[in-house]
Amino acid sequence: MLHLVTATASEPDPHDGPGDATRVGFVVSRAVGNAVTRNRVRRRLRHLLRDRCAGLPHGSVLVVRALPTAAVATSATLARDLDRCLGRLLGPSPSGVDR
RNA sequence: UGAGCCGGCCGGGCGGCCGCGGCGGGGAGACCCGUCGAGGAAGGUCCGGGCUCCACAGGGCGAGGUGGUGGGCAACACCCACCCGGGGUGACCCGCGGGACAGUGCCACAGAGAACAGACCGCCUCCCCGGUGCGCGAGCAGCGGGGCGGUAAGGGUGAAACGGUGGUGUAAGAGACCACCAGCGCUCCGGGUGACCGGAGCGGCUCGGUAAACCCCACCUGGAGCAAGGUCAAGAAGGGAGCACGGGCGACCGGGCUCCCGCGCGAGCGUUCGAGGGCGGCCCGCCCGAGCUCGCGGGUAGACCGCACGAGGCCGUCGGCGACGGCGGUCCCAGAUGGAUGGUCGCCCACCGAGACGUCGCGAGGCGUCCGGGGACAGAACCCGGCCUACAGGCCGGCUCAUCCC
RNA sequence: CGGGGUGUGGCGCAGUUUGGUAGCGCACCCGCUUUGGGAGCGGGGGGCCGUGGGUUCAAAUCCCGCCACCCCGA
Repeated sequence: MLHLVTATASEPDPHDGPGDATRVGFVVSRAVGNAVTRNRVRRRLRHLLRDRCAGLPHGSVLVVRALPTAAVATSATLARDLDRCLGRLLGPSPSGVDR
């Protein structure tokens, strides 16, 4: 599940200075698994997101929330689901804020 | 060879590509180079400390913890050795292991009786009544019923019944007495630092269990936690409810004139009483003492120190049964905070396969090659010492029992 | 980092303080009632008391260690 805030719709963030960098955050709850599996899921998602940051609008803020089935998924499966969600986010939505 | 016991250790390896964090160096900078980068449990957060802040005036009551002895340790509820009890043929294992004559409570059901003992059935002496047999008769034998007593051998209940076995004894019996055994207490001797052990004698013969029920005894314990605590920067807006916001005396003047009486303002001052707090259980006592408590609303959640040299690891040697300690040498070994320590491939190595082929064997099966699968539990957050829990697979050492061979 | 609570038939809860018989409501099954169903009445079945060990003659209850879930404070 993905949440995106693009730079045009977002207010100027007061907490950090250069607000034009694209930022990504991950939410992996305790329902996903123990600390080891939560770390593994987050690290895989981070490496996958690293290659896809260029495709996002400049200054976006993206939140990726991992569901419990991500614990048993392979990296290829995670990449396919991530691309599908990103395509739905960046495709037809006219406004800047979407889920 | 087969069963088994104990202790210690490892926790996949190598390489390619792309990345992350700390430290050091270079550079004006982008960045580059070097180096280090999770665990035996990092886990649960059950104990004990270090460190930091607060308090420190003590006393009493209470609460919590520990519980054989002697050592180890900074300390411990941990560890070592030993003692005692229980289990096992044995190597070994298990034990919250002080006190039940300081007191209180509880012991269901069953059973006569469950805790200063008591007496249901039964056994026995004696007395009374009834009737039978024998006898000419007084009476005797035995039966049934009742009563005053004596008993605790036998019966049965229970987890547990006031020593066990054999004998003497007796109306019947009983540690009433005797022998042996079990247990308790006292004295003495020997061993041990001690818990305790061994032996001898004597005693009354014999007093249940439960303290992981209250309790008693001995010892220990101030509170909070790195979001501790400190420095810097930035920002902010107040308003509401409740309790309290105070009382007495003195200093002014007059009269008797070191004190008392009369009078009036008492902001500040001194003294006394004081809500509340220090004092996170309560009381006495000590100290501070004019604000305290609870909602609503607003602001910040940035940087640095603490913060990585420590009861530190490894090696050797000496002392000790051991836990551990002394000495010498050597090494520096994670430090994030939107939280690094990774992602993805290839080869090898364990391991698995009722997959294929070859080979050995009568056979169960073994070996080799290929193929497929496949890598335990688990992620530091101030730091140590332990405990507990999870863990695929493997390695090493010591020991016991059984069987066979020499 | 610190503190607290819960676990008992299919579901929701008592019983734990002071140890000996596990109980209540709904649900389920059978019978009666009704033309039939519901409601009602009567009867019945079903629980390793989260788990492992210990104390005790005896443990859901007392003690210790784990497991799972929930809540609160900084």
